[in-house]
Amino acid sequence: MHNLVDFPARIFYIESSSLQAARVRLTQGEVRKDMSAGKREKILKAAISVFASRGFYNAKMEDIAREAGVAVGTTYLYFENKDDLMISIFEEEMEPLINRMRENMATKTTATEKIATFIHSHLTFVERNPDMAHLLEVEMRFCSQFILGYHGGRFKEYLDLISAALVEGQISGEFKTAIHPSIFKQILFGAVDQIATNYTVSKPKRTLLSSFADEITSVILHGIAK
Amino acid sequence: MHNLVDFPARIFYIESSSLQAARVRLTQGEVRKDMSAGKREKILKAAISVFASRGFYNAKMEDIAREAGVAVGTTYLYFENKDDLMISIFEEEMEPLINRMRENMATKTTATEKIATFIHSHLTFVERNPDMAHLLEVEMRFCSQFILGYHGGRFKEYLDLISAALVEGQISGEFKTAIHPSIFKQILFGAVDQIATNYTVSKPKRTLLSSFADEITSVILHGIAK
DNA sequence: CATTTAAAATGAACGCAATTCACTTTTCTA
DNA sequence: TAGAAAAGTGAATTGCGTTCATTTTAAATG
Repeated sequence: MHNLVDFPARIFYIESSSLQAARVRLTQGEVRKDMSAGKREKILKAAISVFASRGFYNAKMEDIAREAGVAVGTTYLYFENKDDLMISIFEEEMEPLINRMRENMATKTTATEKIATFIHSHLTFVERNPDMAHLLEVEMRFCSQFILGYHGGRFKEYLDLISAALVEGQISGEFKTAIHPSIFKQILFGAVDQIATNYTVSKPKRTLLSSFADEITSVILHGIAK
Repeated sequence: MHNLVDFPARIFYIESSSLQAARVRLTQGEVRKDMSAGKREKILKAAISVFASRGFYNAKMEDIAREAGVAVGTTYLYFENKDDLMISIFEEEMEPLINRMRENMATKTTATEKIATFIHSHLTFVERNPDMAHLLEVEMRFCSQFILGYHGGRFKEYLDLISAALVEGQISGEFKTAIHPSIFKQILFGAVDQIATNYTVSKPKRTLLSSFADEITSVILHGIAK
């Protein structure tokens, strides 16, 4: 436990700077931009598919390269290594998710509605993007020192949508003021994520995931006590 | 997403039967029992320590063997492979945790107190067993198809302590009857686990984890709405 | 258009670490 | 105490991530 830091921390710092490097290399060539971007995208999409179906641990770089229609070595021109590929998926696929969530929440006027929207939108996303959901929820946990640690930019951004809504509701008088935003955002995200993960992992998907949204919202808003 | 099953499912079924095999091999020799059990235990403890400090992915079987004071090959006499070692840790270390939790909850009379106890005890365990907590929360997620899927015996047992308390409270009239136990157990566990994981991963542990227990309990029982 | 130069792409070769197995040591049995 | 069986060993095997010398493709130059 002493050096939790050692495993991903070191690796991932190098990796995230390498992500920059890859992008720089990309934008340097003026005309190649399109072609390179296309190839990078192809590899990234291939990786999402292969990681989701075989799992990060069992996925071979060769599989990803074949799926993307390139040579193994080519993947290393766009991504530092297997870890960086995973991190890049997270960083780049998370952005549209956050943006859409922010927009969805912005359409609502009350904080209560915003909280309800977060829950419903998250579950709907998981329902519609099973591959990405599986990666974000399951495969990615192993590098959670990076994602969950205080450095994880995108993830924190996502959680902060929750705490912002809470604070808004506390100011407007909708919510109790005693609740600490940084605790609450974890309670809510944890609850929703657990249900989503369980759904993602379970094989016979009998009910629609988003149908649980109201029940979660109710517990969060009003509790279970009579 | 099509074949989530492929990755761990296949492997882990073999593995869990191999766990049996190892145990059989163990109990066959009458007098060797102690010695073998001791060695198995040594390897298991070494693995917990090494996995926790370096991470499953970066931990070498050689490190574990050295830490346990045996040859690399010996580890393969007691465990099928690296994965099985991890699974065995989960299966075997989870049992005392579940038992202690069950006992703690049994000392309380009202369902409300039982829920509060679950939250507090879980956080206290994480606080006191950082190595195991780190494994259960972070390193182990990567094999969550096994743990979270409907086959995961021990984990389900743990969650069922929550749903049992909920049902008890619904019968006694403490809790609303509209809440579905199998949803609620996930909401509560997810919330507590998210906070615990975040704590485990964060480096400067400024406050005591168990100090969050009351706030979580309050949100779960009474919600955030005024 | 031919030629030079640079960028991209390739896949065989390298190295590390999980796993195996032929062999040694220890323990049990008679 | 001899012989058999069980445990234990670590060098050899194997698989896979990563590298790099080479080839292919594209851009620049005259």
